[in-house]
Amino acid sequence: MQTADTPHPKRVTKRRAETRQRLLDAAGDVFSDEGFGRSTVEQVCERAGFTRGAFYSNFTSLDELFLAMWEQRSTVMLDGIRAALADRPSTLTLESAVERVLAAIPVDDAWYRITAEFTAHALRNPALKRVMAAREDAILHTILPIVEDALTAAGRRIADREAMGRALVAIHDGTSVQVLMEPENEAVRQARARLFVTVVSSYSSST
Amino acid sequence: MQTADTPHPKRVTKRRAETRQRLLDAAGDVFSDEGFGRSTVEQVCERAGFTRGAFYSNFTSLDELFLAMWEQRSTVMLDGIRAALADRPSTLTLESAVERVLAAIPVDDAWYRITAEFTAHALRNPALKRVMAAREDAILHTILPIVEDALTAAGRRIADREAMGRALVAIHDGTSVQVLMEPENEAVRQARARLFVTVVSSYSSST
DNA sequence: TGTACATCAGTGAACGCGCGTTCACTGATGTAC
DNA sequence: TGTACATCAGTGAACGCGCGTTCACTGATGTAC
Repeated sequence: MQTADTPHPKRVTKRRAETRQRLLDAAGDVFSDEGFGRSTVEQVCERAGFTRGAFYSNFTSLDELFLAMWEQRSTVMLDGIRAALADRPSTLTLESAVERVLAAIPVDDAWYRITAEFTAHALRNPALKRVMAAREDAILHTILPIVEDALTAAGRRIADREAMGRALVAIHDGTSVQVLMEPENEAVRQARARLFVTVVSSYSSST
Repeated sequence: MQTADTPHPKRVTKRRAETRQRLLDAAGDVFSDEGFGRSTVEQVCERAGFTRGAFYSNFTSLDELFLAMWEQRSTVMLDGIRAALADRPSTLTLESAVERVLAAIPVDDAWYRITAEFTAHALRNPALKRVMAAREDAILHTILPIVEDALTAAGRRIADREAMGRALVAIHDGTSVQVLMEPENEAVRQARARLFVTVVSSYSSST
């Protein structure tokens, strides 16, 4: 149905889509460099190579741009995880399954900074909370199958999917900071992997 | 030694200390409400009941105030944990030890928002990284003894203190967000406690 | 395919506000006697 | 203890810049024939 809010279907789309995308890309860069709070419309536009008018022609506020950018980047990340986990050996040891999953989930400095601020922002805004929760669920449902397959191959099964999922997400979040705080420290990365294996084992039992 | 940088020992101290404190308190409130990045000198001063001149008489920048406020609040929090854990039964089950520790560490919405932004900020600033790492260590060394006592009473001991410490901090950070995102969901809190117990068990062995 | 036309997307100038930063001043606070 | 004085802490006005937001305009893009 054509509502009053969108009276005309847009004619020109290609140029507009490109502009929007350049603004989204620039926003990610600026927000991770300066912090969302310290970023300005002017900075984003300058980085994207537009004047400020272009911004207002595409978005109504920095908040809206922040949300759009976050959704797009986290979707891309999720697709990357899916692709990385799509073709896999039918049987894997628990250790190698965890290794594959961890390799598929990038621990990225810039992205972590953006996520941290987005989380703080979401804690002030119920709608954003729901958006984040939904995304977290999607990531979990992408990761659980490979872990479950490896467990099955090892003759084990998950006792409580929800509890284990929650635990894995918490561990991912918590250990990511540690890895980023000491990027050169290989022990931290290994501790991370070991913790995953430990928890997956503890939350499953032999059949 | 009296250096050239501090030519006169300060005479008036009481009034100044109070002003400084009111600015620190106001900073915490404003930063958690608005986000550090969106906060202004003007907002902090208004909340504290001073004009902006008072700010510049006490601090040189919002960044400096942010650090001072964070250090003070996290020190207070650490002292609180110490006090809460000081008088305890000589023997506790592992479950009740974890329960005591979790009760002593407040999971506070406002403080979490501040910490999230401080972390993002620290990832851009090596000096702040060190400050955070040191604080994390201090918290850990306050908590480990009670856990260790409980383990000893249960005839177990920690295999790798550093690994277990790291794991506990990661779990605390990761599960805090979950608790704050769904504050009414009691299952989340319980999952948190259970995860702690699981990990403490896994990182220790019977003697 | 080419041309004339309609519509849209981004430009760039303009306006004004909020805020950072400074500084001469005044009232508060401590010190000396 | 009281008074005179020195120094300091916070005031409030002033200045200017950076930025958010708007809008008439122009060149780009799609459409009709």
